[in-house]
Amino acid sequence: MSTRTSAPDPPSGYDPAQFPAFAVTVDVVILTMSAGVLHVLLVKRGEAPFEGTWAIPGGFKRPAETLDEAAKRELREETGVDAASLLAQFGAYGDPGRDPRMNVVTVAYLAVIRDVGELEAGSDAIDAALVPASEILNGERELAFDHARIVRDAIERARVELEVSGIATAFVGTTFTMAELRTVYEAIWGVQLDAANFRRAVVSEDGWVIPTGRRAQPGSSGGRPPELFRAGRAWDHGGPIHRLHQRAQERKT
Amino acid sequence: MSTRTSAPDPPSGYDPAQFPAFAVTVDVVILTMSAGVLHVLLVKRGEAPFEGTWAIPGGFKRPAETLDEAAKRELREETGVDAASLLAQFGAYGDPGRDPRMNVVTVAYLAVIRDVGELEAGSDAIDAALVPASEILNGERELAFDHARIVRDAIERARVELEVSGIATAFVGTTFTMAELRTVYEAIWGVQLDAANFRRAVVSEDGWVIPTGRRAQPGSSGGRPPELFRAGRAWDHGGPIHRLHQRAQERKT
DNA sequence: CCAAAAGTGTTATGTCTACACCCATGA
DNA sequence: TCATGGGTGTAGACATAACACTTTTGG
Repeated sequence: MSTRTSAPDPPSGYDPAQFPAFAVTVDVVILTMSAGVLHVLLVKRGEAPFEGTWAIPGGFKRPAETLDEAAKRELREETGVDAASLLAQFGAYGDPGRDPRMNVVTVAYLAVIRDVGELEAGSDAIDAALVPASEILNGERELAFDHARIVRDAIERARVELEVSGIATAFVGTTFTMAELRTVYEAIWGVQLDAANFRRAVVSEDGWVIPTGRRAQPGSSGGRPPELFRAGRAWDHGGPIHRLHQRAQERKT
Repeated sequence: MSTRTSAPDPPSGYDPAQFPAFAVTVDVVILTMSAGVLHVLLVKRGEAPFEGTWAIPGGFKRPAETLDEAAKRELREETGVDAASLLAQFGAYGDPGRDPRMNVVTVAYLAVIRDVGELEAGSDAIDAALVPASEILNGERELAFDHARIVRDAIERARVELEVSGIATAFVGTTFTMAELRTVYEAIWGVQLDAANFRRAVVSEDGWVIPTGRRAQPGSSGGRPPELFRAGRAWDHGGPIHRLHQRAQERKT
């Protein structure tokens, strides 16, 4: 068959009959830490198909906006958060039949936020909630469309980003303790890390976390008050902590 | 505004007026090694817009095929290769105006092939050629649409894949020498690697390359005949060679 | 004073780098 | 036998993991 380039054939004008029309949507997997456990924000669909089923938030791309802008808009509409700590495209999904009614290609984004404000269901969603990521990973909770696969891919992406970029600080507040930051790695990788070695690895990597000089209150059970840090410049080529080998991975909690 | 999920609102049937229509295309960045240099396969456009400009091959997604199938089909139509050594989606591009005539969202794939057969221009391309990746990276060669950005992203992805997966063997033949494999890393990362340490790292990683027992002919200038290997199982979690640190990176050739 | 959590020191082990040296071939 | 490229050995630098020990708090 013929060689084609990414634009359609007609040399002038726009002829809709020349190519199949698709709806393009942007879906956002919103991750956050809550009580030391990774959670995903889901909405309950208020309309067919999959009425009453949980799904990840999303919506149509508008012709005048970029994909990134569409993702930012969806996130804002859903959570009120204006700028996520992280918002990264990680995949496109276009299997025939993924939407029973028409041809839909969706571009999926991973968003990480520090804290979800009020969860308010919008007009076509009847509920919104944070659910533990594990419920989706082990199939306990069914999702609409191919959203279970999309969430799995998003979490796998987060695992890689944790190793390769500064994503970890996106999960914690503007100031944080070493224990809080360590919890992010432990929850997402499902491993236990040595607190002493973790601290050294993070602090020694220059400019990655910045000590504030202040200290947090110890818990009610006592203990030395921990130092508070704030995020430094996010590095691009390799984070301070790398996925740990055999032994650490085996002794999962 | 309202919370939306990835499907359109109407509870029944399909109403094109309810959402903006997009053309969805699949573009493939085809990489191959030639004379120790990374090359990209380009086609010269035979029609407006960008007539006479070089572009990466691509075409419309069909409603009945998946995105992966569309990419496979485009690759086959372009190169005659039925199964690339590697074919991975790496991004979606949908900036308004990226195609001057209409709304096009393209899903981009990275393909790696061992050897390009006959380069034959198809019906709407007037020429096809392998060009060094460097010409695109440094802006020497202009590409149609936003294809320069797409190629840059593809190469960055290849750099990461090299570190994280078995992609390196995709560039070489079914049997290969250590020098050939090392050249892949050196060309894509732009570094020089110590042959002794490279060999050890690759061979010691169990099952990643398999010695065939045979040896290749030495070059015309003599030298000990090198062992021939074939690719083992591709690993998923971390390749044998990691991006080298300061010193190695600095002394680029 | 004791328990608990944070933070520091120390040591054994493993990995990576650089480079010296040996091997097998063509001319 | 010399030049050329392939393959092996090895010592020092560096990174990592494990865990003992000290610090600072609440009760």
